[in-house]
Amino acid sequence: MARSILHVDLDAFFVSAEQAREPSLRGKAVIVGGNPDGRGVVATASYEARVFGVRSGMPLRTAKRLAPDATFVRGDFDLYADLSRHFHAILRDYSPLVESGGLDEAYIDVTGCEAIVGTPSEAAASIRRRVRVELDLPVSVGIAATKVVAKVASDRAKPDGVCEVPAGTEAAFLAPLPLRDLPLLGPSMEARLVQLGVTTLGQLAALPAASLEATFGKHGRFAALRAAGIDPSRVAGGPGEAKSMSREGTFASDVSEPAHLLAVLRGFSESVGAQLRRHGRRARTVTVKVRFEDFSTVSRSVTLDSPANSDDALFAAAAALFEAVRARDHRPVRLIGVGASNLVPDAVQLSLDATAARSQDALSEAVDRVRRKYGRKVIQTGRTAFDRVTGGAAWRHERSLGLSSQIEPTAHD
DNA sequence: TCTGGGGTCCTAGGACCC
DNA sequence: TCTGGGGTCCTAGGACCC
Repeated sequence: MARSILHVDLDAFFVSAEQAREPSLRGKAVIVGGNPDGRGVVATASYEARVFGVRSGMPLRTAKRLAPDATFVRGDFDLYADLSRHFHAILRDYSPLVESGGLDEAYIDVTGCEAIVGTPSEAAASIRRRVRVELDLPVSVGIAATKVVAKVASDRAKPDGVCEVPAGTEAAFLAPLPLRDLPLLGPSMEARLVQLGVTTLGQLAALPAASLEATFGKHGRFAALRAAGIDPSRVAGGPGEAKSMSREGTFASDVSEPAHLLAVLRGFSESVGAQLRRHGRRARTVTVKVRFEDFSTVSRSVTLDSPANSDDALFAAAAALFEAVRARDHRPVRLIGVGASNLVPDAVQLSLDATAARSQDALSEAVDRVRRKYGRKVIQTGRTAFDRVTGGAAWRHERSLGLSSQIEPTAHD
């Protein structure tokens, strides 16, 4: 029997949240992002701003040129997180099978829930009513037998509408649509398909699976199936454990001073460490990411035998990796970041001494590993930098520079 | 007008082991 | 001497999502 899946998606979420708080913004060109004269991008644009060509992900400076009279809002992520929690709580009243797709969207499997929530389209209407009344937010819903079709349908329903695709009509519904309407089909695959003369989902679905797999790997085969509306993936229940945690930041202007860069790395290491400890996790792998002035980006990572979540161990690894990058490339840095992956559960809390010893082990091992990979000399500078940044008062100055005035975090809905 | 931040998943080559 | 074959882990990068 066909399943009944709803994809529920808040319209222009960040903008709608700002309009709910400040009704005078309704009906206007509103752009949520960071500083319009800085290096940020558009997080969300109102439909009125989209008329000028403004899109999510576009540099804010471009958006300002296209829509100089738009209202630019920096964004209030605590507000968005609160609204998102309430939104998800409403959805869980309709089925236990709610899979979040971020702050502003989720799949709900309402198969077999009819006695309680009515038909899928009645459930959609009820959800839309509640979100409107309780949160003052517009929301669109796609209804279909598979996740991929429900998601495409919710896009077609926008703004503030419902689109139901009856079981059996999926392929016909998708066939005329452009390639990019299919989730997971991005600019890269689109460009290669266009070269083959394929521009619609119907054409993609008609390609032989074997040749697609030869050209695109297993991605290709799945894309063709999805283009026909075939998607065996289920709506997953819970949120699931995070697989990685990271912090990164783009400088307002490029930075060359090693002390400054290391101070920022230190701050990010502490932030990632705090997040790991809060979740009761340790990281086996630490990664440093560096973006240069020309936007070229490199990453370096180490995997440890003794997983780490102390600020010092994470920073020791990060500093050593960073020095390994910098030993070969001294160009000014645009972005720097620290990541933790390969996460494992934190062990039971031992005595303070044992914990300290273990953290010291992770620290030494991180440095040893990188030394073996990249050479002794590199790590000695890493050590020196580590001592300098950890020890003195100088780093605090650098750190405040890096984190509060130079780097401006933003987010995307 | 240059191009954010936080994630997930996949690939391909090399190391290493049996 | 010219060379196996499979399995697993690690690393770096890339595509894609919101």
